[in-house]
Amino acid sequence: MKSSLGILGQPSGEEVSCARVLKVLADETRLAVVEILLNGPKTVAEINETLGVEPTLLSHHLKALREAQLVTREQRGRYVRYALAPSLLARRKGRAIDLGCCKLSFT
Amino acid sequence: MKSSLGILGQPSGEEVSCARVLKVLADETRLAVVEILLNGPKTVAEINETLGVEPTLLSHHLKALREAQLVTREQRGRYVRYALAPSLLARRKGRAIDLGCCKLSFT
DNA sequence: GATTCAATTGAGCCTTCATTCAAGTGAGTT
DNA sequence: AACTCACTTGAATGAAGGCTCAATTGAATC
Repeated sequence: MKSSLGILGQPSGEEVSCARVLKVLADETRLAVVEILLNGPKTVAEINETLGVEPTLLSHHLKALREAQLVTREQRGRYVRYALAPSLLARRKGRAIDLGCCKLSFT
Repeated sequence: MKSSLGILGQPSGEEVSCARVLKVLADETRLAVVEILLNGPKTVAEINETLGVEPTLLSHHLKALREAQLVTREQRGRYVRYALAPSLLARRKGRAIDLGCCKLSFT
């Protein structure tokens, strides 16, 4: 059997550092995306109703979150729907997300 | 009277974002320093017994933590002693540090 | 199949950041 | 006062990151 994957989708043998996850979350826009997705899956346009940034820029940030295994992407017809990653949802506690090393709370 | 200072030493009028604090903590070395200081105040050399990095580099990281108001510096004879900032210690819970938006736990 | 809408990609630019090196400070020692 | 120890600072370099623009994909609609 393959080794289980950590929160960043890397072999759990390697240390998945807290710092690496924090780096991805240490950005206003990306943190806001995570907060928005706490309310459930959203399309990119829906996410951007709150953020109001360049769609291109948002896409780049979503890619970073995706690569960090923090969100999932699902094509829904002509729209694309993003959601918090299952591993995050499993550890979710109300409006807080438990990353193991770090528990984020949103107000 | 001067306005009170937030966790990053900035006027509390301005929003002190979670992302800005996370940016400072999103670094292996700086995160390790915070973890080490959970065991109490230490001199730079003592901190570096664990880390083993270029003293100059450590000093730069300590400066970043200082400027983020996460640690305090105190001259002790020819040594310099660092400690977690009072605001952090006040919100400390065991081996976890509550930053408001984010609660860091160390194992 | 051409068009439109939704989102993504890649290149380029500029800024920020981590690291190193050389030089400087501050405090105790001789 | 000169010397050493502990640490800091500033400048320089290279790497990483955020942002924008132009071009592209993917899916529905005409």
